[in-house]
Amino acid sequence: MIESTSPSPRWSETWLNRLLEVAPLSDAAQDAVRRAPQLFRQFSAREHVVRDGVRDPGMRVMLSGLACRYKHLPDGRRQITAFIIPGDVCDFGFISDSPVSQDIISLAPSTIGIVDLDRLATIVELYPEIMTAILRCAAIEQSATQELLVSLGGRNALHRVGHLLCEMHHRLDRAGLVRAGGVFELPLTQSEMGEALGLSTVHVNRTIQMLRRLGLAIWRDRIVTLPDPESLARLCAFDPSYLKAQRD
Amino acid sequence: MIESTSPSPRWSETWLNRLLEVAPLSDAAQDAVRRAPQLFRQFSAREHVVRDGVRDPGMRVMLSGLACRYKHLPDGRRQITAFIIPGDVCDFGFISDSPVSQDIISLAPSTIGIVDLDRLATIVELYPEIMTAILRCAAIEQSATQELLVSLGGRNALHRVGHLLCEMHHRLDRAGLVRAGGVFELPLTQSEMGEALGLSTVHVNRTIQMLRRLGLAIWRDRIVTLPDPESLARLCAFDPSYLKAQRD
DNA sequence: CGCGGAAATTCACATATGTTATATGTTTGC
DNA sequence: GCAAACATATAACATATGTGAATTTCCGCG
Repeated sequence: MIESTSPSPRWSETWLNRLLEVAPLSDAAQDAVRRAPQLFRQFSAREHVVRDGVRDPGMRVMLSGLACRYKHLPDGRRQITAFIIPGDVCDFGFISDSPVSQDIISLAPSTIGIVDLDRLATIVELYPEIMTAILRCAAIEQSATQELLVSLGGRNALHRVGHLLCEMHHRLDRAGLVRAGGVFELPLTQSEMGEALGLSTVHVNRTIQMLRRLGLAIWRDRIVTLPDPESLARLCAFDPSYLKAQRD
Repeated sequence: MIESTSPSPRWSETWLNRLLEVAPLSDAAQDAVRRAPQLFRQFSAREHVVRDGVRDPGMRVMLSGLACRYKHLPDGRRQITAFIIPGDVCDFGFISDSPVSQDIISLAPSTIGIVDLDRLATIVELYPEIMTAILRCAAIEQSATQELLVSLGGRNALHRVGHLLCEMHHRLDRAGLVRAGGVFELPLTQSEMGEALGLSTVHVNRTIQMLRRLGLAIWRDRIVTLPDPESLARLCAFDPSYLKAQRD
């Protein structure tokens, strides 16, 4: 892990854009958001970003890369509870000062911005709209967790995998990380996807090949291609509204 | 549904006790909490408490009875995402002003207290400790959702059912709703339990009888008896720490 | 450039859980 | 107080998914 205090200009926009998606911010507030993170940590793939129990305070914002949150099962397996993409807040425990009892691990080389909590308090007092935006992000995350619950409880393997691909496509697209033709990077192992979806590695593999044979998804070398996202969404009953801040 | 403005004195204590579990409150704040709900709705079993999309503003607090939150599956099935017991806030959408896209339905005759949002804002401004407590409750709920996710993703039927029984036992106990000998009311249908755990009704039934044969749980006529909660907890790797506000 | 280890793939087989059906209580509404 | 609707229980059978192992492909690294 490498630490630095000099941001790349792209990073500050990543988080700002996310907040602007869920709430309008005045120019002054936008500037405050840009300058909020003062510490940056770079992780290589499969490094712990947060280790259970160990909490150094601060709000952590994903700025580049990919990570996931997970819980341990008694027999050593893991259940991944969320994938964290650029723009996401890593965990919202700071809101209620309750540390999350979960590990966060990077899946690809990643950058995380850290906002000191006192600094955040000051900013938020000055621009309460920022707090509103953050709370909306928290609500969306809760909503995504519940949708994953629906997948595990009510969808078969094909729909689970397809639905997750739709979700990643949708989220990465909004973050500007999908290239033309529905092509995006998903630096995930099939085994890791299984850990999120409650499926064995072997069955994830079978399912992916089924999707490939259906012409709905191609996944090779960490690159996913969705030639026809609408069809896939229809097949899996993917409705992205759960990822939006649903105001009036 | 019957509406009234005259509370039973027990009701106000239910919610107050919950908040006191997660954060200390001054006497004045406690009094404010007691007087916060001004409208009370009584539902009979299987009535909609909140219907998707329909949102009349206000924070809803469960004061007696049992309810659940659920999402619809495309084929008409439902995925229950949470059980709501006395003391629980029905949904935390009001925090970020994003209405939850879920239905809430009563499973037994229930009372719900409604706190007007303007009134809540006033109270919370006067006693910020109350907002802290509410946010901690929200964090606990998120944590419970994730634990259910772990169940669906990583536990077999026996452990899923056992774990849920442990959780309900634990939560109801803290609400003072467990009688001596580990006896408590669980006015749930086996089919409804299946809708929460991603199991068919038939298999829930099989599993319950297995638990009965093991002498770990008896469930008859909406009454659950856990003769040896510790053994059951051990079997299912139930660790209640995820239900606590984990401050230092 | 080639080596070593990790992913991906494939196969045969095991099994937990789903499905359909029927019988038997048990509420509930009229 | 009856009848309809619902909840539980049980059985036989179907199947989606898991397991263990072997093979191949890929990728980072020296």
